[in-house]
Order: sequence, then C-alpha cells, then structure tokens
Amino acid sequence: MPSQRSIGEAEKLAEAKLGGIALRREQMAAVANIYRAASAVRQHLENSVLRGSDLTWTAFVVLWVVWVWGESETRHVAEEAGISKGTLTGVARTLESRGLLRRAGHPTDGRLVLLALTEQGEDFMRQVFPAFNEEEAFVTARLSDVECRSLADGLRQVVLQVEEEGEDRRRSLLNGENPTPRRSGRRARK
Amino acid sequence: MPSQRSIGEAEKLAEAKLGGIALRREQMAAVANIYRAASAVRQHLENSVLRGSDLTWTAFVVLWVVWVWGESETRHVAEEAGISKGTLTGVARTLESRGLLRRAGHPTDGRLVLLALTEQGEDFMRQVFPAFNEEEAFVTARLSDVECRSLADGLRQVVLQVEEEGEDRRRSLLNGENPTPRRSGRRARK
DNA sequence: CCGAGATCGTTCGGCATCAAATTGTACGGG
DNA sequence: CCCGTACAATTTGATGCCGAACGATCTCGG
Repeated sequence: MPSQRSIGEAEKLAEAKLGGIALRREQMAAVANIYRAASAVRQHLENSVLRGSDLTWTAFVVLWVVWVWGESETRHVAEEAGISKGTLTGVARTLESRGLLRRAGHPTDGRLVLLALTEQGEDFMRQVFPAFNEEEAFVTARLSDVECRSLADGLRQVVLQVEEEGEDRRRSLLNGENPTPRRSGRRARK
Repeated sequence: MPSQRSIGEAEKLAEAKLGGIALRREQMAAVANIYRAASAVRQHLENSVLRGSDLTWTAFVVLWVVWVWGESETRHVAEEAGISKGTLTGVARTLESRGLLRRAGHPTDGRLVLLALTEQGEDFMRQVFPAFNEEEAFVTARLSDVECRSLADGLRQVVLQVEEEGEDRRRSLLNGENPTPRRSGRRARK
C-alpha cells in the first residue's frame, strides 16, 4: 500500500481545506511519520519474534527494562518503559503469571514493590533478545549506520523538547483554567 | 527525567548482558527512539489540544483522515489511520455517539459502509486542526525545517521497509511452521 | 506519640487494540 | 436461479492503556 503517496496528498488536501492558512508542513510530516513508523515497527515485531511467546510489545519492553537494569522499583520501570504505573500493574501481573517476572516487597519501605526476572525470564531474554535486535536491524535496513544515528538524534530532540518543556507548554495553553477531567477514569466513590 | 542518559546506559548494560555478542547499536537506538518519540508526542497532544474535547489520538486521526479525504469506505480509513478495521468499528461508534461522524451504507454495494463528518465534525476540525498543527510545531521546535524533512525521510524508509518486505520477512522467519495463534482473539464457536 | 502531607502501588471506568470467527452481500459460472 | 467463492464490516475475547481515586505506608514537625 503506497502510504507515502497518501501522506503527500493528504497534506495538500489539508492545506486546501484550510484555505491557505499557514500550515507547518515539515513539522506535520515529521510527526505523522513518527507515529506511522512506530506502529509499523511494533506490529512487525509483535508478529515475528514476539508472536511465538505471545507477548505484546509493552510486555517485552517491561521485561527488557528489568533485564538490563536488574531488580527495580515499579515506578522506575514504568517511567523507563514509557507506560503509566497503572498499566504496569497489569502488565507485571501478566508477566508474573507466565513465570517470567517476580515481584517482591521492599525490605525497609513497605510502599515499594521490586520487580525482577525469574530464572526462566533470564533464559527467555538471553534467547529472544538477539532475535529482537535482528529485527530492529531489519526494519532499519534501508538506512546506513550514520543515517540511523542521525535519525535517532532527531528523535531525541523531539523527546527532549516534550520532556523538558511539555508541561509548561500545556499549562500555558490552558492558561488558568483547570484541565477538563477525562471522560474515562475512576470517579469519586461518593 | 533524563531519559537519554538512560538509553545510552541501557545500551551498554545490554551489551554487557550479552557478553560481547554482536549488537546492532545504531539500529537499536533508532527503534527505541522512534517509539519513545511517538509516545511522547501522542501524550503531549492528548493532554493539550485533544483534552478539552476528550478525544484520543486515534479518534482524532480517524476524524482527520475522513476530513481530508472526504466521505470514505471504512477499510480505506482504517488503512490510512493505521488501525485494524475491527478497531475502527469501535472508534467510529464512539465518534458517532459524539455527533462528529456519520455512517451511511453504500448506495450500490451493500457490503460497504461510508464514513463522513457531520456538520459539527467539520466545524470541530476547522477549529481544532490549526491548534493541533501548532503543537506539532512545538514538539519539533528543536529541529530546523531541513532537519524535520530529513527526519521524515528517514522514518519513511522504515515504514517502506516494513510495508514492502515485512510480510516476506515474517514468513521466512517462521519458515514453514504456521504462526502460533494469539492467546487472545475469538475462538471457533464449536 | 500523633496527625498532616507526601508518596507508593493498586483499583477502577471507559476506550482502544488485534486477529480470528462470524455474518452479510456480491458476483460469476453452470 | 443457485452455488461457491470472494470480500465487507462487525463481533468477540483477552489484554493494553490512561488518569483519577484509593488505601497503605512513610516522614517529619510539634
């Protein structure tokens, strides 16, 4: 499916829709392609290396984080994996039920929970990670090492921008008004 | 949170974990950052421009696709939005319930369903899209126009690689064996 | 000690998500 | 016409996903 043509056309159509109002084309194309690429990569990996063990991308990332960082507190894992702590609770439960992850209370601080791989989890990662990395190489096969590095650099700038200035930006956009609560999400009990 | 340091450190830790086994560093960093950037951008947009109208990223993308392409068949919308048609059914239902989207049967082919914006949906997009584009510019603010373009080009290569060669690749990875069915998903009735 | 705040992980509600199964429609050949 | 095949969208089941509410625990000042 020639999605690239689509993006180009869609841009023009959008510009027409807006009747000549200024449009940040490059920025729009960059964002659109970031998301498109992320979906494509995730889908490819879930349907290749991860399929056999029936793990989702997120579950694998969590496993990966705990693997490389060693036993860690959940909030650090969530932060590093890029998911909310609420989500991590569920993912960790799934992983625990498959015998790959172990959870333990912190020895001195009763609020904390520590996550670590089980022996089976370690074996799993030793076996699967090389295959995963192989597919990372596959999806980027059209780029040279230098191009990969430059791509990563560009993306890092985006991540940094949002991480360092996103919160201020969002505050100033609302200016003053308190943020609308989400339609979904837990309600007060009373 | 200095996530960049994390990525760099994690790479080294992973290499140590694998005991000197060849690791495609650049490729790994590129993929990791694609996903990280995509999450950051999505999160920022959902919590800024989309928050007021309580729309998810996906819902907005669907709206956007229908807006720029005009009344369209669902499978094209799903393809363009990068979601499965099953997901689209649900998202379209949500959007319909908010009065932004309208669904209609195809005049001559009874299998098809056409999606179009309602008048309210048109108004919404005219009003919200400029703000959305403004935030796309915000998240990419650390990149010049040229860098944005080059970033988009690199990402396009990734998308193309997966779209054009992903299926073959996945087939050859399984070589012969039929793909493990997902744990989730519908079961045969009998 | 003790109570106010801060901080943790978990629970909860409402959507999103995928792939396979299913239902409904179209269309060509016999 | 009828049947089989092809293709559309929807349903289904299990999980992911977020953010707000929650209950448990820590910390520090008095």
